[in-house]
Amino acid sequence: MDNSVLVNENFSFLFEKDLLNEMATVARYKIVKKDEFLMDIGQEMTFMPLIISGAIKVFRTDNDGDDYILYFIEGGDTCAMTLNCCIKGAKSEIKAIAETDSELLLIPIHKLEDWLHFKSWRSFVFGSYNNRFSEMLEAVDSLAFMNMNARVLKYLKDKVLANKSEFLEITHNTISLELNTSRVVISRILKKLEIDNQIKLHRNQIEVINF
DNA sequence: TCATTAACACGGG
DNA sequence: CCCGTGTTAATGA
Repeated sequence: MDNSVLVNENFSFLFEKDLLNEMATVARYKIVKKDEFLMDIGQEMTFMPLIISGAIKVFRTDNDGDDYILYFIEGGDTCAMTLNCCIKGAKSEIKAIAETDSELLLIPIHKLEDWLHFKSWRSFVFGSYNNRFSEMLEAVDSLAFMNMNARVLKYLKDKVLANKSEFLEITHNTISLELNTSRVVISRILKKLEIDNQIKLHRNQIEVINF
């Protein structure tokens, strides 16, 4: 599909015309499949991703190499760490994996600064930074203050939002890896949630009820 | 008390 | 048979 059509169809409600035109000339359209790596720790950022459709999950890796999920990024948004890295010219401190098949618009990283004279771009960048900051705080709260029970429930609800579906194709083991705990714990908590009528368990699938 | 690890049984594909 | 799931027992933080 033509770039300018793509940009206009998806972002005309966000950005002014001049910016949309510039975007069309430099953006690259990319499709990623579920579970595809977008970014790994230490990798240099060369672009910022604008998400047209789908969702991306973002992980932090600790010193032992264990991953913790931070948040999901959904359509019409971008990743805060890209904004950070652009300014510092640094390398990625996070890991990003496609949660679902997704369509992205890749913007060369230096454009982030070049476009700051556009009012709509400033709003978008700062707004997105704000969103990511809130979600980061939630992630900190989740790790520091919530018990595993609440963390699992938050994880499931965030995942429902990211996937736009109450039917989550996932195994207990995968959840335990993303939350960095053991499968025994996840199985027990999920069973309890099922008894409390919050979810229904199936093989390779969890249905979230009353969302 | 609650998480982890290992171990085992059950069942569906 | 292999894998996901449910559960228990032992151990530790």
